[in-house]
Amino acid sequence: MEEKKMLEGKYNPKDFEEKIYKNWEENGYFKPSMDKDKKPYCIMMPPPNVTGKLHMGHALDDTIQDILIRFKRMQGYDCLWLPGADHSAISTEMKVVEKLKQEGKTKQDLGREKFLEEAWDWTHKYGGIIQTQQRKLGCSCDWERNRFTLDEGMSYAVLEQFVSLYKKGLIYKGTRMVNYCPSCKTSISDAEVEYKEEPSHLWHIRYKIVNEEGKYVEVATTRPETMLGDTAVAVHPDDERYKSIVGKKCILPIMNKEIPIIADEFVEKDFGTGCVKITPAHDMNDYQAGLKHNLEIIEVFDENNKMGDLVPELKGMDLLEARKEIVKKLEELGALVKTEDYTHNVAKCERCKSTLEPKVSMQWFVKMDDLAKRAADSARNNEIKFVPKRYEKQYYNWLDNIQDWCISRQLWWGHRIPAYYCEDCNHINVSKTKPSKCEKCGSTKLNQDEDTLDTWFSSALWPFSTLGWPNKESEDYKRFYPTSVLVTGFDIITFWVSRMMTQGLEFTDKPPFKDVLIHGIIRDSQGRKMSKTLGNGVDPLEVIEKYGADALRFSVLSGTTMGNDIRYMPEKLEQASNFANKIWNAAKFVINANSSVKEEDVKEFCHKVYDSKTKKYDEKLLKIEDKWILNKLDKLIVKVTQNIENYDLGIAIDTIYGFIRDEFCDWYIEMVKSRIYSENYDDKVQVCDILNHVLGASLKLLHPFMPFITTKIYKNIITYSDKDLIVSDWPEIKKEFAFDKDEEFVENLKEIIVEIRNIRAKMNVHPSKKVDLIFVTNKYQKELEEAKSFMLKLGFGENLIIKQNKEDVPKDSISIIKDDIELYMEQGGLVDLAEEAKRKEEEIKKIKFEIERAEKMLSNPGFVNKAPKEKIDEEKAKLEKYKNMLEKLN
RNA sequence: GGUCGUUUAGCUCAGCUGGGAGAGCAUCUGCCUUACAAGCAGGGGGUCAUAGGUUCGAGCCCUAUAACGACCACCA
Repeated sequence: MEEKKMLEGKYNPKDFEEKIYKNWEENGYFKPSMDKDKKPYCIMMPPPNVTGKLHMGHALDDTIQDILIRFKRMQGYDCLWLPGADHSAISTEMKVVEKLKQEGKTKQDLGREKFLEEAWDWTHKYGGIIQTQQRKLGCSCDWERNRFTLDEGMSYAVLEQFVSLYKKGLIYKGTRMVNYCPSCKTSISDAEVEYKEEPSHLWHIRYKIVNEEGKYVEVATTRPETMLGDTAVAVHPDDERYKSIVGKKCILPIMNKEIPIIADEFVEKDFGTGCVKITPAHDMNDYQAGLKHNLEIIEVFDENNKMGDLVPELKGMDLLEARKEIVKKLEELGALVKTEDYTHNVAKCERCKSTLEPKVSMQWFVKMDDLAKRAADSARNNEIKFVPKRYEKQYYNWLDNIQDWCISRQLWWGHRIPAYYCEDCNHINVSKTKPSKCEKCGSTKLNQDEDTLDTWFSSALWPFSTLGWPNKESEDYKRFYPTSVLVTGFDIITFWVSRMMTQGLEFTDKPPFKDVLIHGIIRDSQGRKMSKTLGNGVDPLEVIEKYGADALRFSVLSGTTMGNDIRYMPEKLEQASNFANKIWNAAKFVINANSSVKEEDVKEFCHKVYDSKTKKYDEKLLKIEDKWILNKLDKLIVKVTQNIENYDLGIAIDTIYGFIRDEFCDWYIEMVKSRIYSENYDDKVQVCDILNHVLGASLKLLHPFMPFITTKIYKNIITYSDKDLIVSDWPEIKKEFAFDKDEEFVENLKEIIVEIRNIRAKMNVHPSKKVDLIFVTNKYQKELEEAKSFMLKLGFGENLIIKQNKEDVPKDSISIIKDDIELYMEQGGLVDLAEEAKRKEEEIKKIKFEIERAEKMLSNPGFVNKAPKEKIDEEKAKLEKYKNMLEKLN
């Protein structure tokens, strides 16, 4: 630690941010103490992609978490913020596949084992970048507890989870229509599907009805190429037009096959012709209908997404080409009635954007009904709280309409499904380790399932697998589970939050967190989503490089509300860095002031002004402006604490901003300058103490938001230099405010000062020119006497005269009346009388308006009867005050 | 189609359980005042989307409408 308490030069975050972070980490401040006397507080960082880079979304998410952790840590909680990374199955696998492709290889060439080696190499090469970046942001997470979803412990947790669910009958293997991405070559969960509107056509095709010469049923389709696999035509049971043909058969053109006409409620009478062709192999609804009506499933395409061999001449053809061919054929057959233009939603792969193909296949599923119900009930019983509350609807909406969760992926990078098939009897052995023999027939010929598990299957365990689960006796698990709050964006409430809830309740009988804090996304300056394709993303690292981490953190929270989107505005960074600079300079002032007194004197004195045992200020020692700022500070502490506890972080930081700038810098420091430059040593010591106290407390309040600059300055404040800010105590919260009256007086005085400044500006008087001021007051005589020094310093009087009664006030002086203070200022003929009369008139008009308003309210029976008593008293007091002022002005 | 959100100063947004419209930026005026020109002091600028309703009183509560946005579902 530096010997001399000094801040030098200009605010330059690059000079100290890195050093400070290193110091925090070396001192082990991020690690929980496991001290039993402290209450635990824990946040699990949503694990980013292991090979990902920090983007603005992370910056926001991490900043919020860091604020909460730092706040609670200062409040004396034993805090754990556990970081980590997700293996991100598809996204990582695709990157590796892409890399291999550039080397002219495919993953099949390499084989599973070699491919996984490549993937691990990739992970080691690009993994950890984000952690370095999170450090730059100032994240105070416990890096020693860093976890990765594919590490040993977490993989074991996944085995436990799978086997346990399987044994309970909650995991099953089944045939199901899933979205299949022909490019990623894997099934995709519903949540990973994006729909995109695309212009297309609606082809109307007629199928001849059997034994009804000249009668047809006309269907409309957007995918004529799938017609080869039609196994029925469906109409709505109540559709009068078609009632007569239900139960009959029609002939599928080209295939020349008889298929039944069935009735089902899912058909929309008003869409198209009201008749729909049923292709169970290639459409979600049709598949359902097929199951219901026991229809044959005929696949039209092969596994490579080319035409199969239903029609030999089309075999191997690309789907879009086949479509043309089929339409041509239908036309020739006279089966094509018409072609309409039509835009419809096409399912796309979220990752690679290629068109998805619904496909019937064998997949593993988790039975969700009971799990989902329990998760929803838990929230309905207020076991968890969503902030903002409105997002719980999204959560319920998902859980109440849940479908079984397809957890198998045809990928290699991930947790391989612990299912072993017996070659001899086909029995499925599910076990954490490879069984030596089949549990049914005893055969040793066992082959493990080739598929891996959905990424979210392991992430769903994140809140407890990171703490050592399934070992429920692990110290971390016992101490920190359930966690305190989950901070995440609204986009993964369904993917992740609800799944963590289902798994948490299933395996630990507890919701994995108490609060769910949902924030919005960061958009670009035009309000567009930041995306790679648009190239409008902002790199947080560049921002930190230019403005510093503190400025970035400030800018993503100032003026925002939880849950609403945030627009990235570069100007906000200017504001943030100007603010940091302001604090820097204010601190420089305070530290310089301290250099003119002896350090021991300040240290000794600081116990005099505020007695921490009796929790009282020594009023006799304090000057009026001291009481004012201390009162303001005490109120600020209460407000900021409440705001953070309510997760109103935007309000909290703006409140601190306002205090430091408007109250502390612009007024208090200006007010006490005369005392700093005076010869009264004892008073100097006192001012220094209060400056230190107010600055120190402000820095504490600000520390969770802007940890670097606050730490840097805090070390250099005499009374606070012994302990690092990050582990210092949160400012004391007072229940009562000792100096409300003094605060009110100074507020009045401030208004008067502003008024004087304005008048002098109109008079074109240079601020350095002194004018005599005469005050008349009964109520605030003592306070005014105390305020004399800073009134003089602020430049408003060569002489400052305080009187109890109006005497010797020059006739043409300018009068200003505020509450119980009257002020007269010699104008010396500088302002023209008409102007002054106008000002006075306006003043009177304003007061009269106020009186009128108050009177109106007080004579309003509704108000008097129904309004709360405090409001009425307030109005009465106002009326009194303004009447008084009016009297004095006349 | 369903659900939810947004609409407040030129721009980006705050505004807690209903009780005199706010911040930052931009703009204008005056200041290089010994912490700070990355600054200081001040000014201008708003029928709080529209129309009704509840209330003594509505930016805030209720209903409807419009525009924009998000999410869910997806109709072939």
